[in-house]
Amino acid sequence: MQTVAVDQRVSLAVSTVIFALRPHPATGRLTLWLPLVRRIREPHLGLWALPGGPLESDEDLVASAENTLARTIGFTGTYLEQLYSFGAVDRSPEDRTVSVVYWALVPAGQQAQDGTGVEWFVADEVPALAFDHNAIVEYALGRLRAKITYSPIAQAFLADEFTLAELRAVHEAVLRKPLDPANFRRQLLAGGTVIPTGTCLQGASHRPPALYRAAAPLTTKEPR
Amino acid sequence: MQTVAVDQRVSLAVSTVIFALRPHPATGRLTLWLPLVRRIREPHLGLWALPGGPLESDEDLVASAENTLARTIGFTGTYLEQLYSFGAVDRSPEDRTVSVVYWALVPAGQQAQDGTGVEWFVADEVPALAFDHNAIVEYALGRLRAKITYSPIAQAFLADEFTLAELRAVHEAVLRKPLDPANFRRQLLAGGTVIPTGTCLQGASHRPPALYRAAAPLTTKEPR
DNA sequence: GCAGTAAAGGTCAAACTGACTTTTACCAAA
DNA sequence: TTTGGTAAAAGTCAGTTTGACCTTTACTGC
Repeated sequence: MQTVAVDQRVSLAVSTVIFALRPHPATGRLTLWLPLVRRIREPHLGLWALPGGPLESDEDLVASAENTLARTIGFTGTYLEQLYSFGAVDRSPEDRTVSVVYWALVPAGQQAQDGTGVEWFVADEVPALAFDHNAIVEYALGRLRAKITYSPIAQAFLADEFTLAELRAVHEAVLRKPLDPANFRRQLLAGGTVIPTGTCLQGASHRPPALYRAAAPLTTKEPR
Repeated sequence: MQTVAVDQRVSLAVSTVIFALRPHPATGRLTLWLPLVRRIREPHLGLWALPGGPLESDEDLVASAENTLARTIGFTGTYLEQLYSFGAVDRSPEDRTVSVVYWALVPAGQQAQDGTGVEWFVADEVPALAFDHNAIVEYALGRLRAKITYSPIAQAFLADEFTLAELRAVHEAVLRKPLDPANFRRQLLAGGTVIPTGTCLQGASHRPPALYRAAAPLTTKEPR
């Protein structure tokens, strides 16, 4: 004998971990930040949570993530990639929700127009979040730190044209350790992921650095 | 003015790409195979599709994949990892379904007890499948081939104890190219992912190969 | 006891890595 | 107009890793 809950359907949400680089408030060093939104309903009313929302039936998964991006920071077009789907039965205390989570990288040039209830936090110092969102942030951080070592995603944090020093600063900020400028240059140029524009950046009180741009657009290389 | 479909909810399914190694029917060489199930209802009635089913509301995502595993090959406990979630609006002609897809590796020792409607195909020669399942199989194959080069998952295709030649045969089958036995051995032992059992496999008409086992259980290292 | 075979264990040049030094091109202060 | 500071750019070098080999070892089957 067994009682079955009626209409106990699984609902589907799409959340997005949005990374940007800004100076750390204490040290001043470039650090990863991410925007969180204050929950305005139960469960976990008042807690901070990842931005996102239910998946609309006429909306692709990426489209949903992009809508979240627009609501949270005011624009889209950033690097966006699916992270993982979280679906433990007990991850939400009331309903059953599976969350497909994306992660996005915001270029330094873009000025975020924060949506209502949005606040930015240092990615490694987020407070206790709603649901399993702390674990999700951890997982996203791990993926970003792993992927930056073997893929050119660091470029997604920069504007169209950039110097090698800027790109190296991105790596250093994400990996939280200094990198040898000469070796970084050598390996990066050998990789062929950047091409020199031919121009140099003038104005600094030292030898002017050459400008580069991405050799190929940063596609997610994932299906659909 | 706009008409809105009523009760157009998104349903959630979990499918699994199950890989096993068997000899190729033509060449006899070890090759990747996967089981498919014949669809017994619309849409795509009669077409082959990945095994899976709707997510039950009291069931974790992995549990759902494991149930599929049990229904399809008769056992669980294999290596199992989430692949990707597919959610394009048009991927199913009628309803709106998001599929969370897992992939599993079946060890050579285990004899599959095929479920009803199940048939095995050479992974690189699957017929036209239902929905976007051909793209999913492609993606899973790419992931497997990429991951075997930097992680010890090849061991998941073998029994508890194995020789280096067996492990190399797995790599060669997955990557579809021969590997130098001496270099393979050197690099594998340097990686420290296997430990010698101390025993040797007797009976072959040549120098008896040493037996190894996994240095650590193959955990998925993913959240939840 | 000899032939065949694959395991196990080498060698070696080429490529790559991490740590470090030198040269270059600019600005700014003297 | 020189001089000093700075970071870019370019080079050095020992140590490690890689891919392509070759040699020795330990079995079985004839």
